[in-house]
Amino acid sequence: MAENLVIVESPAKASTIEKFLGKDYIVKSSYGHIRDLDKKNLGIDILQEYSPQYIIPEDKTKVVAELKKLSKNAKTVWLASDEDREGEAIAWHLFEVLGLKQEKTKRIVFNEITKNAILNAINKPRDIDINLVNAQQARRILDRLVGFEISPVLWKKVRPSLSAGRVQSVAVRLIVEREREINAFKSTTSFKVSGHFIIDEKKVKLLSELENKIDTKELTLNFLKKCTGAKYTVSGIITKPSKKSAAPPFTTSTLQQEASRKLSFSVAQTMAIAQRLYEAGKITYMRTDSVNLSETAINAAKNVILKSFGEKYSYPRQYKTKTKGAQEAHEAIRPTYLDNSEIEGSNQEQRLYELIWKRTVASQMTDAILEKTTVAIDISTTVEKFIATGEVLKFDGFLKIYIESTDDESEDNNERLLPPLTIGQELTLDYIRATQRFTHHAPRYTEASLVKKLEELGIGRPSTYAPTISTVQQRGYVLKEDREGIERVCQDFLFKNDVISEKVLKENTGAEKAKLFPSDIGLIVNDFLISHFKEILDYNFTANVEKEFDEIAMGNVVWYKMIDKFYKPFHETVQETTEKSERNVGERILGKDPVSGKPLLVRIGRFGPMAQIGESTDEEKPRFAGLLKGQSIETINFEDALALFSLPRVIGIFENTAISAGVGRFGPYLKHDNKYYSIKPSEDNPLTINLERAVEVIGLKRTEQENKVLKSFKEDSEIMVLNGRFGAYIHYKKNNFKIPKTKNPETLTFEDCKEIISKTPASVKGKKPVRRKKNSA
DNA sequence: CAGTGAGCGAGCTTCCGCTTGACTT
Repeated sequence: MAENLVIVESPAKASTIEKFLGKDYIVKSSYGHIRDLDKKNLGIDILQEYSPQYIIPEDKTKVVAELKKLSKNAKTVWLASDEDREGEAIAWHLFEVLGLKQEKTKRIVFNEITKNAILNAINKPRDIDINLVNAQQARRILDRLVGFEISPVLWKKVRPSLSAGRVQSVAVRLIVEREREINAFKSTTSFKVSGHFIIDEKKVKLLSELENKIDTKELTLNFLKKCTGAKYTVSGIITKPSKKSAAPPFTTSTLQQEASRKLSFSVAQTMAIAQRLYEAGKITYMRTDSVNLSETAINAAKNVILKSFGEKYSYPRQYKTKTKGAQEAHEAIRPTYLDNSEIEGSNQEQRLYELIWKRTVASQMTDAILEKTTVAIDISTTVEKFIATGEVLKFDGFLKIYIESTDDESEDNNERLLPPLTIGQELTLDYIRATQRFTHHAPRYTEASLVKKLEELGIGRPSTYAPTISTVQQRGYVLKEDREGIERVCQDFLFKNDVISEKVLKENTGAEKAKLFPSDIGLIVNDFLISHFKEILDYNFTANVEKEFDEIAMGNVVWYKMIDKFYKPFHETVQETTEKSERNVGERILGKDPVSGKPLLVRIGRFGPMAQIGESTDEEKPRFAGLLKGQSIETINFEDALALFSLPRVIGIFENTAISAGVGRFGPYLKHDNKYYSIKPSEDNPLTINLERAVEVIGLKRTEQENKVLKSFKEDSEIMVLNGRFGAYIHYKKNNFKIPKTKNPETLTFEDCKEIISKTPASVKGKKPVRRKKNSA
């Protein structure tokens, strides 16, 4: 039996470390926290100085039992959880739960997994820092109080099963406020004027732009008229050196952003793939806020760069984190072995690995040296000037392997090469073009840009970014959606051979892909929380309490006194809100129904957002109509709301039977001959769809249905082989059966099917999936 | 699968941060 038991947080880490240490050491993992507040109730004794009631969750009992057994037999137990607030608490919980003795317990920390770092740590053990543990307990208890006291208020005042919390509610607020900013945004237009010149007998072209955009069509035309018969002369050339530096190595947040922009991965996808790479020993830990690289990694990167690119490209350095509240218990995310620029694995794993490899190596490479040239072109007939800009890459440096992407979709970049020019040179005008431009509203958040914003505000941790994003979507506060753009016309003028011609161009604007939108319930909950719990929804709330947690960690403040100071007024607000505030359904009265004269209003109903004619208190029952996808209680206008009541409407006659369009529980549909045909909100609108298109939709659905049946049998018409979303399967008496991978669905015989049906266990056959009613509305 | 939105009451929902596997369809 080994004399030493080392406990770390992650099993992959445990097996790596076990290799570094000799036979006298056994290394095990706690799999994160081993104890937590009871889930079933508050788990805090408010009257006993907020004393927490910890329990060991069911899925942790096995680990705890094993660690207990091993620790009994060990001479020394080394608590090697992470070097941050949570890690310190994990060490303390282990100490308490395993019933360890002070004399035989040692607390060690290291923030890189190298043999040296670990041996050094073992030579410098310390005791558990109880102040730091208390800071964690305060954090845990504050979060529980906020979450478990506010959520029930929402159940009463808005809808059951909703939730609120220090992190998620602020995430929703960001999205709500951005959406309102966008709704209030008024686009202004101007004209971008570009001058196109020919140099060197038509061979080389030069593109330039007028110094300033012109505000109106009139002024633009004036300018173009002024250019009649003008001469164009190069009046100035300025060349300036500039440089670009490599970005620091990846943290969780920057990896999520780059994987989103470069590989179109969702935040959850990135983390799942990174987890696999980590478990396979290909990369370092993927939940980190540190940009730090180990000495070994820096040297390895240096060697790779020297070997592949030469000395001019090597610039070893350590980056400093600028992130608010970073705890830096781990290294940056990097390849474990920098020699491997590629790995085996799934396509996604390879692409993510390659991204990490390039970013890490680039971070140790020299700056790129650029030369920016600005050329001024005078117009003889007016004071305005054309400006041509060009950029020449003098030395590529880190750009050889990595270019960081950005969020803003700027229209054009100036990275053009300019032809050789001299001052005084006269240029031949090819044409001038003036195009109408529109200002853009702030972009909607993507999952990754929301994580970036949360990190900037110091809200949430690397381990919670992905879960938070999924929670706000699961609660129905936020929808990740694509939106079709709308067409808009823009004017375009061409000035060539002193003649102005006009064109009207069409462009698509406002199209969105995988962007975050607030739902109606998100808007209502957000407004409710801001009006009653302003302090907690404040963007600085986390930063403020973090300062107090730091005071606790330094031993300057007693943790439960800090909690008490927060809780007393908070709890009073909770009670007051419960007693006094109205039920909130986000009701808006839009006007009067022209037919009945009764009020037309929109609100949240039992099944989501809806429009209503007449009050619920009226003798006559009100009329109801659900809102369509993409419509919102907050922005829908009177006409659109009224139009909803024209459904279901008859579109026309097809095959001697009427086709009608409507909206039901599962969205918009067509009904024909008692059969329903779903229509996609992104393609058709039940209010405007015409007969021709409706017949087309029905036809498509019919052929799809025909293709669905792969096989049917004469022996028993109830057994069929069908083609489904997950491939072929057998359908029999309302039950579905999986076809074993060893069988080819095309060649299945009637006997084969019967055998598969009879061999499928009854428990699986009869069981219907338990549908959790969570995402309705 | 499809146009609901009543009302009663029991029982349940919920937080943030550490960690990995189970789970079918």
